[in-house]
Amino acid sequence: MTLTTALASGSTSAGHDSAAPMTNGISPSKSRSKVPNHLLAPSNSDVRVSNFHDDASDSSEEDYEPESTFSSALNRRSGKDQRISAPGGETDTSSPLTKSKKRKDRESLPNGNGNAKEREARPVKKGGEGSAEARRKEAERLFEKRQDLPFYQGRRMILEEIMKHDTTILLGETGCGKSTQLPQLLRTHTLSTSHYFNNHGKNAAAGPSIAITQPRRLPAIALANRVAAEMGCPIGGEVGYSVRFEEMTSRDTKIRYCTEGVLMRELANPDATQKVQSQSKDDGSSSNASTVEIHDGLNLLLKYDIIILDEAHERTLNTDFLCGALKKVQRIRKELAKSGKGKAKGDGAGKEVKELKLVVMSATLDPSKFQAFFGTGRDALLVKGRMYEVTTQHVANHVDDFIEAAGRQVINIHCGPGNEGDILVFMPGSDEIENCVELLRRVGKQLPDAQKQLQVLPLYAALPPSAQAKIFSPTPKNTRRVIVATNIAETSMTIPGVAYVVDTGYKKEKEYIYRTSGAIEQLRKKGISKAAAWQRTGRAGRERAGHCYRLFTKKAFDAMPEFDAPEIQRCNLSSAVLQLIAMGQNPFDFEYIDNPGRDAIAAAFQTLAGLEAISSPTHLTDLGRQMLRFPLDPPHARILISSFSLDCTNEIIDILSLINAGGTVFLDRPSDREEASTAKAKFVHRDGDHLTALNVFRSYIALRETKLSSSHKNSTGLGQGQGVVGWCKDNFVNGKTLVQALKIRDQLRELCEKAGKDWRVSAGSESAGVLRALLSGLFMNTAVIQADGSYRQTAGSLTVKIHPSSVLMSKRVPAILYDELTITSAFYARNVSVFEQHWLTEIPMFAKAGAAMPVGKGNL
DNA sequence: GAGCACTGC
Repeated sequence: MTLTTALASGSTSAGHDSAAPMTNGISPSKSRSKVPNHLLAPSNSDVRVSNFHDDASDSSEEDYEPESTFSSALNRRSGKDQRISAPGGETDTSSPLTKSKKRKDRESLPNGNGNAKEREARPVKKGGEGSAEARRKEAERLFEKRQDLPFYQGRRMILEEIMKHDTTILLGETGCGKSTQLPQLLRTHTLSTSHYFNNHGKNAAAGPSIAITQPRRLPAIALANRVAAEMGCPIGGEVGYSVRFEEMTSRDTKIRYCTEGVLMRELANPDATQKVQSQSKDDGSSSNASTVEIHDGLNLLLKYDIIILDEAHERTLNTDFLCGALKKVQRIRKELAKSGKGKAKGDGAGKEVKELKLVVMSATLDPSKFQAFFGTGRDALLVKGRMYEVTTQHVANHVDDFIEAAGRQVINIHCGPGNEGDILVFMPGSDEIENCVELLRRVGKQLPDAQKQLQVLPLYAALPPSAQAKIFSPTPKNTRRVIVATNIAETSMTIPGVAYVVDTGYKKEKEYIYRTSGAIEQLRKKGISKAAAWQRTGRAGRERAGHCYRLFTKKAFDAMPEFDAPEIQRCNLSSAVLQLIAMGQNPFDFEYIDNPGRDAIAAAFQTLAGLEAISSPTHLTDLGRQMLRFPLDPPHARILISSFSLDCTNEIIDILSLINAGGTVFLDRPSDREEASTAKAKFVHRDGDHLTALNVFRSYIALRETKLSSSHKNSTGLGQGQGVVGWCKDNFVNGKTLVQALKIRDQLRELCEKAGKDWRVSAGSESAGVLRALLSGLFMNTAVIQADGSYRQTAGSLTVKIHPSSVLMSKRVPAILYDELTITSAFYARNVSVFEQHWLTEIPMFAKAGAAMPVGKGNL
């Protein structure tokens, strides 16, 4: 079977200023292109690849570097090995990764944001006088660059393929232009409009309406901005985006970039449906709200003609659920369109149900999974990316101390003759990073004066933004930068200037151990997959030819799994399963690309049933329906809903916002732990960590408000925010967490208002209601004290300890509830609060279980 | 008395 069809090759033609090489003497004409042969064309498979040329393009074969065509790359064994000395020995291997590459256009980087897609963005503000003309000029300028993209060369072929088929799989590396160009192509090309002209009848000019999903917010926003600029329209007009906390669309929006989560919500959330209905109403094309058709609970997403799933290779939880759900939507719409029952119910304008086109876009990895799932029965389309050659090298012998080995390799590179460019080191976690940074800084100080200096920077998500921003500041003169990073540098952040990658081959990953008594979490250091190793390797070839030093042997590499397990197979499914049921789907019958397994689904059912969100595997309760309105995990949603009747919504929203802000409230560095605990003391609430965190949040908000209002009054603007930042620092409080919590709080308050609930209702200083509400969602995460002072699970039989970071540590309280149970040197409950044991009798699950309850057996 | 990868609604 043919797996891929090559469409366009990365042009390496000269004459494009911005593609000029860096100062390392490598000219574009020298950049070679190969593909990861082992991924695309296993040597024992009967892969046949045809090479198409776009007849609409002016380019002839001669415009390409000989090796930049896909077929020649495939046929070529990667033979040009390059010998490099390794820290541990003398091995060398050439890389099958190297791909064709011409350096990306260098756009200015206003905010120092590192995302590749962000970098391309140039927002065009909506409105503003004379802006239309400015936008047109900018669009013209950008058009020159668009023509130079590999995608542009193959556009006709791509369009024909997509128009001919229901579902198309399109492969392309970063920089090929697929994410920005495909939606525009589908909207503006004559083939496209004629296709939709036939279907639309009178409203042909409207063209197709397109949704394109991204796993992350920033790229969704950046791509929308970029495409708006390219089309010369204001953002939020014809091109817009929808991500959490930010809606930038209007009734005119035809190209809508969104996060996967937003589209999932749209498929499942009754509120999202409401929104669609009211939008349809607004545009005047329909006389009532029933243009949205819900088919057995499944929203058919009739407002979209084409849905593009971008970065599908990442296989996030939502990618997988969207693939399954959209395949079903597509089939239903096809049936409705064919049977002539295609009229959306009660639609006065007589709008027909049109078929849904799907495009699944992915990096150039094995597309067979998607092909098999969607039954495309034909080639995936391939657009060549742009990447400089990267050579790889493995160590000869297993490395024990990878931190030391990484440090040594960095110094070797740094002191090697003629080595230019920055170094990116991949480490599993922050601890290893800090150790490695410390080591390198120490060694860096001992470098001879004649040697270039080393600037060593850590990079991981928990770092404050100011520390992260350093990565994007200009490197000081006569200095080489070394960035020691987690997986954040693998996909989420693109670091400029990297020519060398040092890969330890490790990452950290959260694992869930499921028990009938709830999950135990473990963050474990694990080996990476081959795909991840290539992804890391590729980080060196974005601006120039590069090298990747792998601190694991070739043998170890060969033994790595090809890909990471998809997220659906390694995380809690309760939220996704609830959404699936809301879509009218039975999670056991649902079509999965990779099945998560009965146990994982059953565990989700158990959680949902315990929370009274479902009454059967297919039936949502009113409570479940209510829970779906909030962007919270089911247990948290349950807590919020309980707060309505317990009169403590104000407090609970704040607490849930903090829990969901994705960081710790208190900074916890081993270096200043003592000072920190002194500072923390003034916020401590005797009932536990939740209310302690609430105290911090309230103090922070109060201070913030006084700062804001005072700076407003004297209008100097001086010192605004400074006090807040200083306050966080003085109190060892994580400002990032609090800022994020504020956003979530606003959203939850708004959603409460929409649901007719008053978020202002406060329990005052009375904590019982708050604790009861917490218990209503966290009842599985509870433990009672035993005679020896240890705690024993109520739902299970484990002995758990209160984590030393808790304010309840070393306090002997009768019963505790907690957010999570982690296993390290012991079973540690984290984020802990007290509750009264007899409250458990009010929890339906325990009330039913009756005898299983330890209530009344309290020891104290 | 400890050890936190990364996203998203």
